[in-house]
Amino acid sequence: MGTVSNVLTGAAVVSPERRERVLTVIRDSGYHPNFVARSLKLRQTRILGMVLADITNPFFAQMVRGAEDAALKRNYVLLTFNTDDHVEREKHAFSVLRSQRVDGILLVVAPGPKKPSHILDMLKTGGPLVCLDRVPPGLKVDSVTVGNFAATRECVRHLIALGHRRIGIVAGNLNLQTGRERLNGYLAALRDAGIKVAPELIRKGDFHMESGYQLGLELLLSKRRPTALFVSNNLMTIGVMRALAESGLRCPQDLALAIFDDMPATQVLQPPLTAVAQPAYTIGQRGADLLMDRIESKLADRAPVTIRLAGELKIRESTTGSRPGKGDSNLEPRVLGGGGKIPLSI
Amino acid sequence: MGTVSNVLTGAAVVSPERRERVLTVIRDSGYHPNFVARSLKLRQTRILGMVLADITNPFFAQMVRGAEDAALKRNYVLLTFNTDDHVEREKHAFSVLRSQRVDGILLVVAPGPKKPSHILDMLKTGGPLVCLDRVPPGLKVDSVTVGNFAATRECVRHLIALGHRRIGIVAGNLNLQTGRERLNGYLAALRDAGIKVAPELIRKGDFHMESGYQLGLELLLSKRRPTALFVSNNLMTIGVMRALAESGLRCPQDLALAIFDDMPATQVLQPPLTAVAQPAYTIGQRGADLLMDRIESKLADRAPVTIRLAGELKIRESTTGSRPGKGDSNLEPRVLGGGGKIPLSI
DNA sequence: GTGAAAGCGCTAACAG
DNA sequence: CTGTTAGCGCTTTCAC
Repeated sequence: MGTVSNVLTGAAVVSPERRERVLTVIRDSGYHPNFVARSLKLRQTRILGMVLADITNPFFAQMVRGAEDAALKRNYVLLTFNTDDHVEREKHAFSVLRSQRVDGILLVVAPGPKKPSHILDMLKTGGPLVCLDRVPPGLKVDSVTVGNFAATRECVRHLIALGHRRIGIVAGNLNLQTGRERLNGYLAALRDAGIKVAPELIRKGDFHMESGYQLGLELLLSKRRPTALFVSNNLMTIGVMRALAESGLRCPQDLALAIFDDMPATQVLQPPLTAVAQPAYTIGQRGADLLMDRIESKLADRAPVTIRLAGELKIRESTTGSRPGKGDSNLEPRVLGGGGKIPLSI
Repeated sequence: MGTVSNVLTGAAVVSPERRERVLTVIRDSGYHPNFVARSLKLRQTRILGMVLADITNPFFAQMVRGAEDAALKRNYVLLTFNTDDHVEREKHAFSVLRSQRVDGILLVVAPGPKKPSHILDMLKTGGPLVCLDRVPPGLKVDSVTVGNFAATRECVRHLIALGHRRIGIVAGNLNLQTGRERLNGYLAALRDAGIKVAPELIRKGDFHMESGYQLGLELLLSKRRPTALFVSNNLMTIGVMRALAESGLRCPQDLALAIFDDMPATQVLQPPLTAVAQPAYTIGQRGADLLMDRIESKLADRAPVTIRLAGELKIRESTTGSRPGKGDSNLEPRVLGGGGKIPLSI
């Protein structure tokens, strides 16, 4: 009935008494408007697809939360898909999502071929798409990412400022933009300080726990081990911590540790870890808002919007707790935040 | 066109050449079948709603992952909703989900009124619903939960076996089944051992970080502080760890610590924490499968199915690293798993 | 203001 | 085996 629709959507004016009658009937008949029918008619589902690596990673979980909160505010809901960074699963997700006629997709792209057909298709047909955290190489897309390069460089500079010269890195998956940018930030910091890059201090991991453990162990047990170590993400950090415990080395006395990706737990580790905190929630939030703006074509045909958010360096005792052999002891590090009250207890 | 439908669904037989022709046209026209239309016709969306407290909590993230993997296998997708344990948001989620005509709902119920209308409605109208982790009090519903009582009792018994008599507990939200069951498990273990319950050692938290911190601090700084502490979930544990660091007390020398909810990080803490591990992934998986069975009415009208999964006690150094004053030193704890190789390094 | 009617893309039933 | 058609529940246009 047209009148009912008008009452619900407020599209046209309905007389008060009629309106009231409709409303009461709806209430006590337990009626729920059928969005499926509405979607079919309107060609608009108010569903946002979200395709990401793994919701089990706290970083992505935060992102999802940010996106969901933003979506809910504007009466959208979120349909999520985990790919574990497999392109095949990403393709499948896209296929399902497009069939479900989601209004747009938030994508944390998996590493894969240069020209991923499912993404190109989406773009070509004008399907709203916003990339989060990473951007597929060579594509012009709306995106919300973090300044990995700058944040890592700042973090490694902090280590250098403390007097470290032999600084190791457990790098992430270099097929991923984030992995590359963080490695480059590390290299830039060394270069700026005139420190020669030691290839044996650069270990290439895959952003997962096990590689952190293996590579961490290798580095820690090597003959000329580093005095400081940068780990490229949260999961690998857990692995490195395990390696550290097994090695019997102490942090920060034997090894300073700085990591990318702050987590609730890193503050309660002994010692608390110096970390680059990412605005994960904000990435999701801004990404979803950007996507919904596109969907509602508030952005008209504006060229791709790229938002870069800054990481924040949280300096804690894992780096400041001691100095390497001949370090300048009068060189006080800038303290940018966090961890002030917790005493060094190891 | 009917033929196209038949090709896609395989409902009727189509001649090979016609079939081929349809298939190629579909391929190179970038056609995606419209699930919205199909859903309207079939009154079936192949979407599962999932309403939970907070995906940012690793425990729930694992659950979601389990549910999604199970759903995908049977060609369903997951629409998630975070409630932060607010009934109002849960109600809203239900309303949206029912309007979206999801085929069923997986619910981690929020604490609330005895007779939650949205849930009763759902049940009354025969909407498939499976409760995960917790069951709304007094309702007969399909559910997948964990044996909180037994697991906690076993865990506290372990503390008692080590010689502890003054055992504190940071309890969770007692409006939640999980919070109550864990507290009861604690009480049962004490009672079985003939230990008098000391009210000042029982602190009631809310499952969040801050309450863990506050209550932990209170317990640790109290005059006659416990020699062992049981913390009722992962988030509060982080708070307790912070309190522990601030208090200057050492674990396990000054205080043995055992917690509910194992996390990747708890194994790399120094010392590694004794913890009850929950089969979070399995809860999601079994729950989703149960729900889909209901939807496809494979269960016909079988009475509510209640699945209880067991928690697993992982004994680590936070409890075994030392004994309380007059403990039996010949009383070796059963080691049920984990942590064997990591040396005590504090 | 209000009620009737067309049509969104699909499936299922049916006639050819 | 194939093509046509009704109808899922909604929104929107149009005549009243």
